[in-house]
Amino acid sequence: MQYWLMKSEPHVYSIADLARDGKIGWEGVRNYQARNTMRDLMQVGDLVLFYHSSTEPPGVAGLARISKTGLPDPSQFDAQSDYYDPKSAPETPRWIMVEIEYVETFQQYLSLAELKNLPELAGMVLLQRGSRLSVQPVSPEHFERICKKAGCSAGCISMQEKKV
DNA sequence: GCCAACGTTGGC
DNA sequence: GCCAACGTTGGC
Repeated sequence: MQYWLMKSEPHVYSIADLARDGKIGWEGVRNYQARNTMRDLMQVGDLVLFYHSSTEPPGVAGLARISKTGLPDPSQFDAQSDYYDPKSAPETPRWIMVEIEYVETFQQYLSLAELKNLPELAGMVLLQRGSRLSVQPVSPEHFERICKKAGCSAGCISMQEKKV
């Protein structure tokens, strides 16, 4: 069981959209490091901090869970899509995605500025200088700290269950 | 809209 | 395989 953070621009797809849809295939990642994380490291049941980027203020908005792994990103084969990749062949898809499902919207939206002010979060990938990865790991300690601060119920409960 | 920090591309 | 040019991300 591992923890992750995934960025989304809320004007494109927000935690409210995920709450409405229930689950969504994480299309459109075109960065190899982020792809490798999704393809090789994420497992069904892992928890994901849902982060709103390019908004005011940016911050962690809620919690999701990995519900499927190893799915070819359909947008790579769609010539109409912004994410179309003509070099990717259907037999050997280059872009592999995961599906995430909605868990909860945090009672307390945690802005990036607030995260920076928590000394326990020093070293988080998100807070590192120049960090742009849209899919990134979160340590259990950092996850727990953020969960508590955000008034999260589901994620922390599931973590307690894992410990027992 | 600016721009720093990366990542990718392609000539050589 | 180097590296300059270009493109993108994302906070500010």
